[in-house]
Amino acid sequence: MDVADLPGVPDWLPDHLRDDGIEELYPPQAEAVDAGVTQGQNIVAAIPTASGKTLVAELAMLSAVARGGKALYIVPLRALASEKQAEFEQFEQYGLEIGVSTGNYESDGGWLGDKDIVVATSEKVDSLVRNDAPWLEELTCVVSDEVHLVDDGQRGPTLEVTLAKLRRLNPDLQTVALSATIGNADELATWLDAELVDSDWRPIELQKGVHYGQALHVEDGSQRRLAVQNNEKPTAAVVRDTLQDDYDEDGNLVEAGGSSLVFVNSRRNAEAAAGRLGSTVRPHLTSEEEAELADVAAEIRGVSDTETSDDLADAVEQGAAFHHAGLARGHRELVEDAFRDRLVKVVCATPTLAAGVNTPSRRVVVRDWRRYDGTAGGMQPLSVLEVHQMMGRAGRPGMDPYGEAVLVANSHDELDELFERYVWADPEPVRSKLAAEPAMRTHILATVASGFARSRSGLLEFLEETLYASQTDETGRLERVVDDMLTYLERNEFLEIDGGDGEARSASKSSGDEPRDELDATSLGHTVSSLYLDPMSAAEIIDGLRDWQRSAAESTTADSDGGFTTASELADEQAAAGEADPDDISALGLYHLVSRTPDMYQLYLRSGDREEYEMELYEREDELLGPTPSEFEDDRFEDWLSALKTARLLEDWADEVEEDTITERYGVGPGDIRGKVETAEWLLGAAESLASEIDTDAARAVSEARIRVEHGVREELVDLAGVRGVGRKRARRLFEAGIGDRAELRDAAKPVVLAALRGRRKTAENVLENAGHRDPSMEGVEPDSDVDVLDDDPRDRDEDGVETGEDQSSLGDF
DNA sequence: TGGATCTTTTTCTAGACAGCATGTC
DNA sequence: CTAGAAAAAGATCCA
Repeated sequence: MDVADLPGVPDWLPDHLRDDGIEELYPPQAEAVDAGVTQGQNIVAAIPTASGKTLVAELAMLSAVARGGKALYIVPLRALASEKQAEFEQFEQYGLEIGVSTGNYESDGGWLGDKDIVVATSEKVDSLVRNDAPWLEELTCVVSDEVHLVDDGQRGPTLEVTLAKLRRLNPDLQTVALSATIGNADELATWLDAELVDSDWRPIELQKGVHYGQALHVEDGSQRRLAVQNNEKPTAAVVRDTLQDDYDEDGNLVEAGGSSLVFVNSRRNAEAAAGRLGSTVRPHLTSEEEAELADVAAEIRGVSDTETSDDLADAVEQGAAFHHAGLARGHRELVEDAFRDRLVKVVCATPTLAAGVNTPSRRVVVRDWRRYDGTAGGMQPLSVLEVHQMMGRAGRPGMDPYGEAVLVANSHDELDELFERYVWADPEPVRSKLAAEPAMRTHILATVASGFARSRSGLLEFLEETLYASQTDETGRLERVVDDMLTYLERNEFLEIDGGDGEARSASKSSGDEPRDELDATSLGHTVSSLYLDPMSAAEIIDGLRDWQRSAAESTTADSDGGFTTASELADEQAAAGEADPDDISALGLYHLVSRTPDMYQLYLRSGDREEYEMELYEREDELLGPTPSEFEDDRFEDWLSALKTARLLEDWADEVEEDTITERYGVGPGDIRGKVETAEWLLGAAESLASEIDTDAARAVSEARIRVEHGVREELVDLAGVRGVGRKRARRLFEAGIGDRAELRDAAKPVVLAALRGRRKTAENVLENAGHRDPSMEGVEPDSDVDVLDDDPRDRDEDGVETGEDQSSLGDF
C-alpha cells in the first residue's frame, strides 16, 4: 500500500513518511490500515518486534488527533517511555504536543491535558485513573504496547484493569493493542472487540539455529561449519564467527564483521562471560576503535567508583560489555550507545536487554535457556515467548542482510530438544493473572475507591470486562477471591461493606440474595488507593506505626491497659498520656518497616548472612517497629531478616557510607542501591501520609528518615542537602568547613564556600544562588587556604569529623 | 617451599512499576 | 523432587 492512499491521516503525513524513505507500508501495516486503524477501529496487532509496530501506533494516534482527539501510548517500562517520546517528537514540527508521565519524570511545559499524545507507563495511567485526571475523558485513542505482558503475574493485572477502566470511562475509545506474536492473539481481539492483525512477517529475515559441536544447525535443515577452537567455549566460537567478515562465492565482501548479543541467566554469568569474550574480541579491534573504547571505559569509571564499574570498564576496553539491572543508569546507557555505535562488539546480558530499549544485533546467542526459580525449586526453562523475544533482537533493519539467532546445545539430545522446544515451537498463549490475590487486593480497593463499582455486584460486573473474565467460564473462582479480598479490606478498615439493613437491600438489584452488598472506601482506603500502595503494605505500615505509638505512650505513662484496637481509642489514650516522642523512632526502624512490605523487593540472604543478621536483630530489636516473629515461623522470620538486611543498606546510605563499601558489603550493584533508595523514598513518602491520617506523632520522624535516604546524608546535613545543587558530598564538605545549614550558607564567607567546594567557581555560584544568597558572584574570590577539603571516606572519621587514621579504623574490624 | 595446573566442593541465582514536588558530583 | 556455571578450596606435580 502506497503512503498516499492512507485514509484519515493528516495531510502532511505522506510527505513526512517519504522524507523518511517510507514509500510503501509493510504488509502487516497495510493490513492494519485495511482493518481501519486510521478510522478509529479497534485493532490487535500481533506482529514481530521491528516489523513496524510503531508506525501502526502512529497512524492510529495521528489520525485520532487529526479528528480533534487525544491519544495515550502505554508502555511497560520508563526507559521505553523516553524512547517513544523521542520518536514522537518528530511530529512536533506539525504542531502536535507530546507529553510524558512516569513515576519519576513528568514532561514540563504545561499540563498533560494540553498534549495531543501522552506517553505513560501502565502503573502511571492506573494512578491517573485513581486520582481522577480529568483529561482522561477526552481520550479518543489508546495504544497499549507489549500487551502480551498481561500474562505477567505482578504487573499484568494492572494493564488489564487499566484498559478496562479507560474503555468504560469512554465507550467510544479506540483501542490499539500491540503484541509480540503469541498463541492466542484472537482471544485478545475478542476481549477488546478488535480486528486482528496476526502476522509473522519481518522486514529482515530471521534465521534461527542451534549450535552443537563443530556446526551450526539452521532451521531450514542446513548446517554450517562453526568450529570450536582448543580451549574455547562454544559461545566464544559463535561470537568469533560473527566478528569475521562474510564473503559470497565470488569472494566479495557481503557483510563486515558484526556484533553479537549473548543472553545468559544470571548477572554473575553475564560479567564472567563478558570478561572472557573480551579476549575473543580484542584481536578484531582497529586502533581507532581501541582509542574510542578507552574513552567509553573512562566515562564508565566516572559513573561510579565501584568494582562493578571497574569490571565493566575493563571489559569495554576489550570491546565487550555486560548489561544487567545492577548497573547504574549511566552504565546502561553508555553500554547501549556503544553497542548501537558498533564500538562494543559483544554484550552479555540478562533479560533486561530483551524487554528494554531497542538494541538490535547482527547475531543473538541464547546461551542459557533455563533460569533459577526459587518458587519452582530449581531451574525452569524459559518460556517460548521470552526466547523468541530475545531472538527477535537479531538483525538490524537496513544494516544486516539477515539476522541470526543461535541457541547453544551441549549434547546431541539437547540439540534436538532445543529445536523442538524453541525453534519449531509457537509461543504459549497469554493468560490473565488477575485472579491472583495480591492483584485483586489492590485493584478491588482502587475500583471501589475511584467509584467504578459501589457494590459487590457492580464490582463483579466490572470484572466481567477484563480479559480474565473472557478467558474463563468458571466464575466461582473469581467470586471466591473477590469475597476473600473484600473481607481482608474490611478488616483493615480500608472498605466498609454495608447493606445488611432493609434500605440498602431494596436499593440493590439482587433483592436480598446478597445481604452485604454495598461497598464504600473509607477515608483511609482512599488514601491508600491514591498513594498507589498495596493495601497489605499500607496495613503493615499502619500496624508498625500504631505499635510504636502504643509502646511510646506506655513508656511515658506508668500504667496502660494496652490493647488499643482503633486509631481513635489510641488517640484518646495518647492525649491522656501526653505526646509520644517521635525522637524514639530510629531511622533503622522505619527503613525496616518499609522494607518488609510487599512493595519492597528485598535483598537475598546469602550463606553467612543468616547468622550475621540474627546477631544484628538481637542487638537492635528494640529499634524495630512491631513484634519480631518467632524463629519457628520460618518464612516470616526469614522475611524479617532479609528486610533487616535491606534496612541496613538504607541506613548505611543515609549514614554517608561510600557507594563501593555498600556494594561490597551487601553484594549488590550500584543500580541496586539506587533502586532500593528510590523505593524506600516512595514508601516513606506514603508512610508519612499514613502517619498523619491515622493520627500518630511519627510523621516528622518519617519525613526526616525519608529525606535522609533521598539525599544519602546524616541528620545534621538534612537542611543543607535540601539546597538545589548540593548532594551528600557537597553538603558534607560545606558542613566540615563550618557551614551548618542553609541560613549559614547564605551568610558564609565566600572564600570558605569556594574552598569547601574545591575551588569550583561555577558550582559555588550556583549553590549560593540556590541557597538564596543576595550576591552569589564568585568573581575575584580566592579559596580560603585554611579550609581542609575532605576527600575521604566518612568511615575513617569519628563523630567530630576529625580524621582518625588507618590503624585506628582497622581496629573496628574486630 | 612455591607456584602452576588440575580436580573437587561449595556457592549462588532476572527484572523494576508507583506519591509528591523539583533537581546529583 | 529437579541445574549448572563460576568461585573457592583442595590435590598434585615439578622445579
